[in-house]
Amino acid sequence: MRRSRSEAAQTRDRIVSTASQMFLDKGLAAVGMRDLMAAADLTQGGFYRHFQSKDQLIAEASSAAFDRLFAMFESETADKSPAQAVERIITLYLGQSQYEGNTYLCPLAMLGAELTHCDQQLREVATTGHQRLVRLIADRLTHLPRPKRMVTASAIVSTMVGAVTLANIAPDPAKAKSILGDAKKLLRSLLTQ
Amino acid sequence: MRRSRSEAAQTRDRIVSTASQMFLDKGLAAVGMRDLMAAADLTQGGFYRHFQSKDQLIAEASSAAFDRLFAMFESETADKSPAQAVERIITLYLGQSQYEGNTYLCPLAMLGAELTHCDQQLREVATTGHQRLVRLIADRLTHLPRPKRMVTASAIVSTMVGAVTLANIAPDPAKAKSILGDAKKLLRSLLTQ
DNA sequence: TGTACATCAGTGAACGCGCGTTCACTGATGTAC
DNA sequence: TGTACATCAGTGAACGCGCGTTCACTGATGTAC
Repeated sequence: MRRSRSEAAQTRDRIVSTASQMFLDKGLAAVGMRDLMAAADLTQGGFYRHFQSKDQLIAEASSAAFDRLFAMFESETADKSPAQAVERIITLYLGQSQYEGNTYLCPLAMLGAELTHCDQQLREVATTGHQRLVRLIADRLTHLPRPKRMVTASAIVSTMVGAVTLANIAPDPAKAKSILGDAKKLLRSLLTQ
Repeated sequence: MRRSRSEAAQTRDRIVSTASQMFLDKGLAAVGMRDLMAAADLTQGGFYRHFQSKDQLIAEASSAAFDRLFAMFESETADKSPAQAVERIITLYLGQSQYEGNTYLCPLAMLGAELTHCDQQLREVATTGHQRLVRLIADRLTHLPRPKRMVTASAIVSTMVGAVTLANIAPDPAKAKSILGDAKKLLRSLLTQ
């Protein structure tokens, strides 16, 4: 049942995007190859025509998740002033796991400590994603003197990642919302001072 | 080879404290029962005389980690003013994984997203630990009006957890230090304004 | 206090299971002429 | 363009492995009298 080149490429993309969602939702370890391939309407064995290993897929899926996230940030802030753009990015980031089925999730917040114990390839993806996120924000902190921008952006990212992580752990949506709201209040004070 | 009651109690404590360290260092999934028991100078089978399951141990070990952390915070800040105490807690929290072999690690930062996909018992431990940490700090933000204290403390905790998580992911110690330093700068500005 | 027996902490082999991965196979696609 | 053959995307059973857990066993501790 060989497929045409374009069908095969589509299949590969489908595996990556399915994996991307599942890994971010459930964590890396909790997603098995059978579940994953079934979710992409395939069977286990076919996987290894496209990828060398689960670890390689994890790295690609995480990289794709970052790309999707940044593309969304770009399009959501295209017509905004720097200050408005930062505000919007913060709102979107903090709200990422508040409505179910959201496909714009950040590996840093959703995988967290799993990124500490992983192979080098994924770690590089995570590090690059982190740097991109810091820079995205730093570039828009135009009300601050240049040398302060990276420092402040780095702290903003830490706050956002921590808040989303803790909101995900929170047992009820109300508690989650208050954690995110508290973080947002702090971050807003940085933008208006 | 039955042991006396006190010996058995010591063994149980040894398992919990060994587990506590290993889980925080390597993550919950990466620590196997055989490794864990061997590290406590025991063999696998003996485990189930003391605990019902790995999950139960994880919950107890995490709870013990929080207790140890808070006891350390208390003793480190006993003779300090509220403002100095907050500053000290922030410094200790942010530095937790900077020197190797530190036994005062926070499950929120070290396990992160693993706490999102776990059983209810551990989730309760994590939630309680989070609340304790927020309150510990809120109680010492005496320069702020009462209603603002919980909100600010919550944001401080989010920043600390995010910064430690991201510092752990960072590929080199220099990058880690700068992430932590940037977070600290932001948090200090909250205390002196 | 001394004796006989029950209890149970700890051992280490074994169990069942699910994981990531491999492999023989199928048949449509791609290629050579 | 048509034919013969090689390629390979996808299937699903099977493999090996390590996991959490169980269990028969040992022998020192605890208990009853």
